[in-house]
Amino acid sequence: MSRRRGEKVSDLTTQRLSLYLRCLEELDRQGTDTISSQHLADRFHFSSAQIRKDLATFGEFGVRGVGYSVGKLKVSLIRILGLDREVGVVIVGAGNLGMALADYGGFNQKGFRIVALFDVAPGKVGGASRSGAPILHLSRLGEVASGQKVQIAVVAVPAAAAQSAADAAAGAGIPALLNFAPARLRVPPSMTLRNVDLRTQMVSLAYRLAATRRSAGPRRDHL
Amino acid sequence: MSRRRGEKVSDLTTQRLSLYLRCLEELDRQGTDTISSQHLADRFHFSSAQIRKDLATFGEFGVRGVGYSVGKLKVSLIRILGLDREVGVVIVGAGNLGMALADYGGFNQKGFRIVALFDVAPGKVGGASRSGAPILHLSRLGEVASGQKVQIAVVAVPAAAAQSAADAAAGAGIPALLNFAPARLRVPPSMTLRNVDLRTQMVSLAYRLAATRRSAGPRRDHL
DNA sequence: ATGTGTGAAGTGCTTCACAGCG
DNA sequence: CGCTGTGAAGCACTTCACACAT
Repeated sequence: MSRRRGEKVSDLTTQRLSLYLRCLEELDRQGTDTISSQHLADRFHFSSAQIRKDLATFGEFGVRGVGYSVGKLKVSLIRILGLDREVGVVIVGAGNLGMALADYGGFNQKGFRIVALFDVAPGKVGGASRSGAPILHLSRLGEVASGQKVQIAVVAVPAAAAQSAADAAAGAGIPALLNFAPARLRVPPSMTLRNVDLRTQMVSLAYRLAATRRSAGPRRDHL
Repeated sequence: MSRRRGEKVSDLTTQRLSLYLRCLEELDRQGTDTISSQHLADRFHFSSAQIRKDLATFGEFGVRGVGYSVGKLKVSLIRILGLDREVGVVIVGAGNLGMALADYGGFNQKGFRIVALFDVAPGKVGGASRSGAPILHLSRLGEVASGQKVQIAVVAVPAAAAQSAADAAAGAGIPALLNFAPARLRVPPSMTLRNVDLRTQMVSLAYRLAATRRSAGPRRDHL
């Protein structure tokens, strides 16, 4: 049932695929060459039915009675997720968070290439991240983005500057935006926006703690 | 319909409440004193029905024909979310990400107090974050956690060290864990675990870009 | 035997639409 | 009138359970 032509795949599914991929890489490193959905689920706390459903969305990757080939499934997931060609990424904001993201393992790893960071502070422009990505002036975003076919802009500036950062990314024709700033951004409809709100997660834990304080026990979250 | 005694509230709801709270703070700063669910939704890209449902889970905060009092609703949300008493937080891992989180606005803001960071690298232990939180040796986690009644441990170490960091937090009796490491952690059932996976978000955008490449148009995400 | 792939059932979340209150 | 609060409908995601392939 290989997916073609604009069928809608849930974001939850693709996010889990990314997790499965990481698990497969770990298994691969450990020399496991075949694994069943059940074992994968037990080992990494997923549901086996969920794994099979998610994979079945994109094709038939398993062998009945046996399971999945770790190596082959890994390659398939990489292609499905679009990580077989490198995605150009820029980070707007070279503060603490921007620099941390630039050096974060998952960001300049297979599939992604951090082209540059952008800032306006004179003390930062001209420098580079530890991993070697240059810090350029924000005014050069358009030029760099079109020259290096950048596909994702990561916004890591304070809330007050986030909208103008998003506008700059939109003006540069970057099609997707990953926003870490605590702000609700307005972007043109052609742009895909995803918010990662770090405070939200903490607050939701605070709620859980407060709720637990007045009544019953804890609960474990998956994904 | 004020919620009492272990009724289950969805995490999605509490996460949105946290977003509403931030929006209300912005409105408050701007001097708005009353707002309808419709206006709130238009301004910050939510659904008005969703806002009303979310709020109705915890009580009747609005005035029919008028809307919500910004100030009163703000106070109510703060109490509901458990931010009226300060939650003690420790960050395990004083690398790029840990330091960024320690200084991140949303983390040492109203409701949260960053007690300390923990690491094992001699060059880091003894230092402090820009915001003043001390960096202590990981071996002192238990002592500090019980003395300062720490409720949330943030794990910001490399994947390979994440499980032992989680074990240390569990051993210290910390009830909730926010994991930024790209690893699937095993924690005791008494502990609430939440994963924030930065790579997952990027990968899911990469998928969207790859899918768009072969067929139709983009899509916007809310939350 | 074993484990996938999958319709069907189950559960949860969101949107609709309107009664009822101010 | 305008807007909340809310049952009911609609939609989406997850789990179940089993036919079927190896």
